[in-house]
Amino acid sequence: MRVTIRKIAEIAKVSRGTVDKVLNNRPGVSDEIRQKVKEIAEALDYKPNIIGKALAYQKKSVTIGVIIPLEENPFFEDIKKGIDAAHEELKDFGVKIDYQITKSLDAQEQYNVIKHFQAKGVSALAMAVINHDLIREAIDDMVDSKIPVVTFNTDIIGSKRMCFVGHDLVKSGKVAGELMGKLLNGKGKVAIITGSHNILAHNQRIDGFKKVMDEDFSDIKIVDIVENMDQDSISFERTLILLENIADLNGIYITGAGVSGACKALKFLGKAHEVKVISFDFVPETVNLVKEGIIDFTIGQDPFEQGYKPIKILAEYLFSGQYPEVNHIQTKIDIRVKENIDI
Amino acid sequence: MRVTIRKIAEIAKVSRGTVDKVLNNRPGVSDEIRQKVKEIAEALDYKPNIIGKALAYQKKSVTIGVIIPLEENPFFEDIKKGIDAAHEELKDFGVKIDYQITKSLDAQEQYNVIKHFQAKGVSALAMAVINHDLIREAIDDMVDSKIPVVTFNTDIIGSKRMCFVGHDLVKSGKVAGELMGKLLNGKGKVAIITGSHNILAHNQRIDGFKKVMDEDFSDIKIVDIVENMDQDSISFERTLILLENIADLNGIYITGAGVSGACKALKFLGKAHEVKVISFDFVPETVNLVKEGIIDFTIGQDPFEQGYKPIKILAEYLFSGQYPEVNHIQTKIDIRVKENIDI
DNA sequence: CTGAAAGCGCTTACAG
DNA sequence: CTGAAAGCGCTTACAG
Repeated sequence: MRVTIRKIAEIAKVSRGTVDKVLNNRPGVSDEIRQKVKEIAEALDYKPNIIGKALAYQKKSVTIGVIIPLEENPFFEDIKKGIDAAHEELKDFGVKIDYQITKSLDAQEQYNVIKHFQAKGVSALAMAVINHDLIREAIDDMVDSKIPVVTFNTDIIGSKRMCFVGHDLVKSGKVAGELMGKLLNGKGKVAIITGSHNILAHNQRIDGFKKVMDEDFSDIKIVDIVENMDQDSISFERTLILLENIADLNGIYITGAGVSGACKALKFLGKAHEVKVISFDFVPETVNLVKEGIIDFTIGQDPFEQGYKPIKILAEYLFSGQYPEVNHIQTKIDIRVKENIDI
Repeated sequence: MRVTIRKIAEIAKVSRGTVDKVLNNRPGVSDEIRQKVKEIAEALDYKPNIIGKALAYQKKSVTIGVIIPLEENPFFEDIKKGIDAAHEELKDFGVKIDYQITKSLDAQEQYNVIKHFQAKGVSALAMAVINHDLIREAIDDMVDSKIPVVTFNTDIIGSKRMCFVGHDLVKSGKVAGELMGKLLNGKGKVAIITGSHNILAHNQRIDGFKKVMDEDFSDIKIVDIVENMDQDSISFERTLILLENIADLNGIYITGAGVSGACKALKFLGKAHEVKVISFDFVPETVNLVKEGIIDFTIGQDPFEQGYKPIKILAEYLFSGQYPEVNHIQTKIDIRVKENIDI
């Protein structure tokens, strides 16, 4: 049998309540007894039984606030599945989830939601964060008042958040670069279609890609970088122009959204299959284009895990005070082709 | 608050013990009361609280037997990590793991281990199974005596096992085929190096590969299929001969072990990088060869999950009688290249 | 500062 | 067949 609080109490000749106070650093115990109990627990290698804790905690209940932007974004559906799965596992531990979906990517709106949660008194917060000073301050304020915050999908630099769950974006750009190199057998002309030069994630994906091209595929030239503002209509137009200007283009690397717009341009000019395409994520249009063989590779970031893990980490902390081992938990760089897109 | 056994007892005007008997189909309750309690539970949508159950179960303890072949196989290290992770999560529920490592791939030995577990009285069994009649009978016998069995990594057909956790091997062969097609840009000569024509897994990986070649890459010819008996020395020799016979070979597809032997032959003849290579799994030699750029793609089968999931499924069943939703849980077909081999 | 008691939801001998 | 009581490991008012 494992060591229990009862056994420690017997040995120390105090009550179980007293042992509990010591082990959880609660006040109201003399230093002498505190010391003694600690030593015994140490010597016996006491580990609290989480089931016992959980049952006692049922009287309370713990709410984790979740902030997700833009309801319509299908990418966040998978994140939500991960959150719901974690919630299901933790339900019997009295964990509740309070979703707040922001309508914009506006820092002020996200700030207001954080403050709303703070006023309401959630026990912890998980959020796809906007990298803005206002938000950084709000997060630090939460953390200072003992409410842990975990970010997922997008991170905020220099804040007191507990950890971040998401891609190493530079690395995923490198993977894209390597795949492009293999597709072109090391030579040819490639264009990059990016969402916006103002979006950190897109720039990091470009940086990684370029790095691999420089180091490993010096015969592949990056001939153009086009912004599509993550919009299919703009993406279509500009890809069209791109393809007309550079008739012998061999590959297109798309860092963000607007994937189907770009592919439409390829189809329109009869260059689908001929020009290789690499994209990110698994939105339905992208999945279909992979199935059609127009997109060669799409690189996923394990959105399920990005939802699942933050909730588990926060629950672990709330129940046993344990911090995650690293402060950036990297989700898989998940390469998909036609034959494994559905698994 | 959720509905508890206590609330049902109050409403039905019986004791909590009686409610417990009814809800768990234990004997010793009159039909009349049984009926009444069931109706109330139904009406209130009662769901047992797993924490309460778990705490009560602490008095007992549940042992899950695990059978893994061949200790030295590094592939099983990752499976073991998955098992250990699941065990860690379930420890406080009183779950214990009893490992038995078989020294051979002999059906008789595995049979003896199953019988050993049966005599010892484990509560459930997870195993990487040998597809043999003797084993099938032993498994069915276990299941008939209410001991659930989950298979992982390799399956046994037509048995009463609860479910299988592992790759769809034909599908993973298809993925390999698609990748080879992309590497060769749809044309060239490819050879297959397989472990043995007697191993079902290898044959299925060949079938999937061939199917994709036939359907999508008719300009790629499969020029030879070589057996290496999963051994590096044989693999080296026969790959050498292969490369000498077919001077303009463009790609090698390796279905099983002996990967480093084959690559050694490529290096020896100065054909590394020139001839494309696709392999399976992440044994250390393979990982290094991917990093060197000699293997272009290696396809993983998520060994961690193959260990983790069976234990979770069995625990779920033991604690709440729930069966998994499907009887083949497919693990990821996990494509790796140099840049994401370490994640 | 310290301890005795009640309670979280469920199970299990045991007495009637 | 049925119920009262004790117990799983931990926490929390409350009394002293």
